[in-house]
Amino acid sequence: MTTPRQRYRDQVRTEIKEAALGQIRAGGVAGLSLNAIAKQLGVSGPALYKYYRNRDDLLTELIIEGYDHAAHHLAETAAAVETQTPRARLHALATAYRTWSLENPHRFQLLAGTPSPTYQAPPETVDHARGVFSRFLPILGAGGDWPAGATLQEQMRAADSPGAVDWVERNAPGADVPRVLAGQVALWSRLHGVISLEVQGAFAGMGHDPATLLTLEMDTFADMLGLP
Amino acid sequence: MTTPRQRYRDQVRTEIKEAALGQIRAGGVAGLSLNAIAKQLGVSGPALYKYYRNRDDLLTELIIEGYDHAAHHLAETAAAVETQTPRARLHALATAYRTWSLENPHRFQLLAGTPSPTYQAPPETVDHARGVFSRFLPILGAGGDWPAGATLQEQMRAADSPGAVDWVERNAPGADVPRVLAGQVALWSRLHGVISLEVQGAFAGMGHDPATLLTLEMDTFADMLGLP
DNA sequence: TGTACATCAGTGAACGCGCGTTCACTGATGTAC
DNA sequence: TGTACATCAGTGAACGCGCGTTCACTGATGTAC
Repeated sequence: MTTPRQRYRDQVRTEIKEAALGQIRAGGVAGLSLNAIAKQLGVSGPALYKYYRNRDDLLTELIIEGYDHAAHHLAETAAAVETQTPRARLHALATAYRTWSLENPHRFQLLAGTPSPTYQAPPETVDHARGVFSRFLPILGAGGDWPAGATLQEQMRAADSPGAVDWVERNAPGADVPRVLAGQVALWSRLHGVISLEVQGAFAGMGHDPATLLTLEMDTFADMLGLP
Repeated sequence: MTTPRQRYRDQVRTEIKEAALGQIRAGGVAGLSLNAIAKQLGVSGPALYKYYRNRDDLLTELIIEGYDHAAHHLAETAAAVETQTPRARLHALATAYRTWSLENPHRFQLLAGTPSPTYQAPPETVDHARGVFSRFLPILGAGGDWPAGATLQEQMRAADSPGAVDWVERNAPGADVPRVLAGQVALWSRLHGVISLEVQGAFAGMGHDPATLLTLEMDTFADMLGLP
């Protein structure tokens, strides 16, 4: 079905993206330069414009693939612990997210940081961003009372973020939607707090093991939600 | 004591820093350009080299002043709530930190983000960074048992981060040092999780009030530490 | 109070560099008859 | 199987821009006697 030409195009696009990720690894998102990528591939600068409309287009594809890459990693972990308790699955997924972030710091920075002041993420990235957290949703639906989260759940019930309800119902069928959304945002901030600081190197020389901190944070989070 | 020439120097340095912060506000840290600052001040580019050795020197001073600016804001809040319970003080300080971050997003990005791939923060910034959290330390020393944090405290006892013990003893005299250090790192990650996501605009369109989330996170944090 | 000298803020030219992007083109690869 | 044509990857030159930093200099401000 795919013509040789198309196959070639796809391969070059892949090479471009690999070179781009290497550059981001070395010099941050700001260090991403089309000319430098071209040089690395042994090709003239303008040649890249046959594959990407401009720099931002390339960035967008990298970001989307970054989300999907993380989502895939989490999906594998989720499948492996399917039969365990919600609490155990939460720990497993949180650890998997941390591991992925440490092994792919350049990708993490691309997703978690402000990529660049002029760059505006296009709307189609939202679904991919959600994909990273999809596997957590069934866990957040489990569990008993969550009195402390009442206000947050109330706000989630009142808001209707486009597509959010669908997203929850697809990934955590039968669960209480506001509860899951409130849990998701709280979980996101906890994970982001621990992992982004570690990836940035902010914990260097503080003397603790970030994995211990993450376990502590997830355990108290599970307590808060009343997860079995 | 200060000569007119010195006063003039100080004033120009201040103007340079103000222009620099304005640029960071507009275009991120990557958008900080000495030439652009010079143009804004109506002066030639090389003139700035009479005031700062180079771009990184200017960045370092901005970062240090950023830490001090936040620390000062928190110190004012701490003074105003001195007589209240540890839990109430925790909420007040957390809110003050959030408010400062939202009102000074450019400064926050300077401190919390990776400023630039080539930039290396010099060691003298560490003390200033600690200053931001100094007012939290007495709060972390209060309270009862904290069984869940045993492992983290154990690690803090084993490590000796240079200057950390002094820092705690100066700001929370008589407190259990490992407990305070373990609490500090956990608190930091919680605050950073909520506030950095909000400042970056990541919460846009999710339907919740970030202040509610912060309150929830601080309340459960106080529970965890057994704060009265 | 006046003069000689030192300090130092600021200038303009220059260096070497890299950036994203456009444009008209060449030449190889693939397609249709 | 061979020929005519279309597609399209890649080139080199060019545009206009901005960057950090150095250097030798001018001219105003301050200091010492």
